[in-house]
Amino acid sequence: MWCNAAMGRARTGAGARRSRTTIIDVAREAGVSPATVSRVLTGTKPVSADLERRVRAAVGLLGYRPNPAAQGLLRGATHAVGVIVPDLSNPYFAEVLKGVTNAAEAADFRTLVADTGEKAGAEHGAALELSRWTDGVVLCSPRMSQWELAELARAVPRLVCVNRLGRGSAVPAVLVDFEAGVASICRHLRELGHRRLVYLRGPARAWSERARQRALRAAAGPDLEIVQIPCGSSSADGHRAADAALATRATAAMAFSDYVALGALTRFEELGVSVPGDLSLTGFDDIPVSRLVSPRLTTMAVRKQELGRRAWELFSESGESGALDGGRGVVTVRPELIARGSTASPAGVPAQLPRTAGDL
Amino acid sequence: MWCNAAMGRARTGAGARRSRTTIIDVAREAGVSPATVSRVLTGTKPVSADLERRVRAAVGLLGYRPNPAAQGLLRGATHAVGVIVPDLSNPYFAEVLKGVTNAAEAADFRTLVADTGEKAGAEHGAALELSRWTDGVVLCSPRMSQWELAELARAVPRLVCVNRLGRGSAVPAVLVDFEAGVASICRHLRELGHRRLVYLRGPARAWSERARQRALRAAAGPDLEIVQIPCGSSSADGHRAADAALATRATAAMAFSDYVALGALTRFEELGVSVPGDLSLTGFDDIPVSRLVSPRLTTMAVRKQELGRRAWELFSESGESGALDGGRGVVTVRPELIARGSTASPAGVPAQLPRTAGDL
DNA sequence: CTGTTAGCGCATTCAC
DNA sequence: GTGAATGCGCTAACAG
Repeated sequence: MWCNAAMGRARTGAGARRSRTTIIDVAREAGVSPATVSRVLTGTKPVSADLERRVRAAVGLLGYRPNPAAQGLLRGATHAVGVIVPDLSNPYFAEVLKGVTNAAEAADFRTLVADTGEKAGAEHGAALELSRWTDGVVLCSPRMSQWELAELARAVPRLVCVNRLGRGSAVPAVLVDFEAGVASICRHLRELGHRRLVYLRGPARAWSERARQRALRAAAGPDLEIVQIPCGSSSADGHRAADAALATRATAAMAFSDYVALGALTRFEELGVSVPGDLSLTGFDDIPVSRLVSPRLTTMAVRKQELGRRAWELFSESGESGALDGGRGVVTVRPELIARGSTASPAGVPAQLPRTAGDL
Repeated sequence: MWCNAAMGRARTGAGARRSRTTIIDVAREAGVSPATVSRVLTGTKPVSADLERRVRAAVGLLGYRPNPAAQGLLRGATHAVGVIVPDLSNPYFAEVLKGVTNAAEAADFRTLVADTGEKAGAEHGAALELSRWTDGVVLCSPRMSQWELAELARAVPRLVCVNRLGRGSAVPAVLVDFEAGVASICRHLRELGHRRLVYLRGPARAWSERARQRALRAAAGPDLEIVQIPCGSSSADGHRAADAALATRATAAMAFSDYVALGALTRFEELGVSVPGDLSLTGFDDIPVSRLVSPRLTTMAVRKQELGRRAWELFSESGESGALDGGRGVVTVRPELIARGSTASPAGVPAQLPRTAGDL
């Protein structure tokens, strides 16, 4: 009887390594070579039924599962994908992450997450760090500069963006069609009879804010006046901006996001302003709580898990041999208008307005 | 001039490995041995100032960062921690995760996440899988059986629970003091003058639900009658249970969680039941939106990031050499009552009731 | 079909 | 102080 396999590996002092069972232990137990164990587990080469049974028995007995670090080292790929999010507590990003995770899991990939805490300055470093552990990185709504993004694309083997378009689409991206979404909201409000709209702006640096601006320029016209006030992306921002929104004497307010709308809604309630009686209000994203407030929020539903799933698909494709700088894809996901209780016709306008022909 | 380092490593066919720069490339660039590069980077042994400069220059030039998989293989530790959550879209778990991540990051540990999609059956497998990649796992509100948990504790080198107590506290755990929390709510409602309370039960299998039951038994008495109705843990569950809660003719409803309370609140609004006029309502957890609904929800604030941070601390301690089965810790975090607008004295009771001496 | 050999990238012994 | 050699756990290329 020989010494226990773990003995030879024992280390003294701190950090004493826990002796996990290795492929060699299994091979010894089954009375075969390590290579045979590997073949059974990976299924790369045929193995006789007898040996296969013995190996599987030994694996079950010892509870062996291969060390992915060693596998990765050998294969030069980790079978893991990194995801960078600005804030995990935001259900929007949590859902996107979920979409990536589920899709990746189906392809037997692990997911690593980094939360940058809304700090744009932390994104570049986090992505670089995560890329050491993974085969590539998915960036959610990155706020970094185009320059940093371009540099990152060079340093990270596989890079995909969500809600951000790299210059010259050098980086595969999955985008929400914000322009169509904003246009939908504008049309909805105009059909209700609104003629003066106040927009609560998001962060100026955000790519999605710039997309909204394009849509607003297109939607503004003689029958829809659009005024803008600076705001932000949090509910606290919305709460703060609510008074200014009221001061514009618009009959409808369009918030950058559901969060902003929720914050504004709270302020309106404090002020005794009735929504939608005195003022209609819209959000964007359709986060779960938008259905739980009163009135329920009219918003654009974004299929967030689909964003994640699409990001995974782009990531996955970008690994294919042929795709070397070839098919840099950009995928667009259209949001959908969910008209709920926070929008109605302004005072003095009949509830149902005849649709204008050639409407948007 | 010798051939490029990458040439020798080129693979043909699919999965062609991307040639990341290795320590050997750096060593060659700096004109030193790989060992010297390693010494500079890890700082384990002194290196002459001149060589150190050359190494750092080469590292910067090549953008070299060591491969963690290789490091982990050698050290027998990955410097990564796994976190299993039932549902990432739930801000509660997202916050806990954030707490772990932030604390781990400070110790130079990566975080890997698995979302089990609320499926109790998936937890065990997910934890096992994650433990291959990490030095251990943090389990958030696991629903698995005690038996599975005990088995997991044997299979995973370092295991920590959040909101779950292993049998005989075989597993280090950080817990919310639900009993104190429920007691606080009961006292609050009793002081307001409520004498009949309906509790919307959480999932029967949940450890935290059993803790609440203990507290309810202690709080019930001649001056506080407590009736219970089955409900669940989601806002949809709360919405569904609202009618039954009303039917009990209680003057106050205590929900398992904020989510449940929010769902019930929505239903009450639909029914024209005034909160807190007709019925007081309380939640638990203090998720962000509880401040955004109307009326704002009275609830118990749980410091979720602290839960995560404490979990990390336990995880960290459990790695220390001396702690082998020694200091299995259990940490308790007390929630705090946040009295907001959803609770008031019942109809017919003066708003301010004299405090009963010896109150709870 | 199966076992033996080599090496993925790195840190850590040993020699010098 | 520094460089050469060793091996972490695993699989792909060889030999048998």
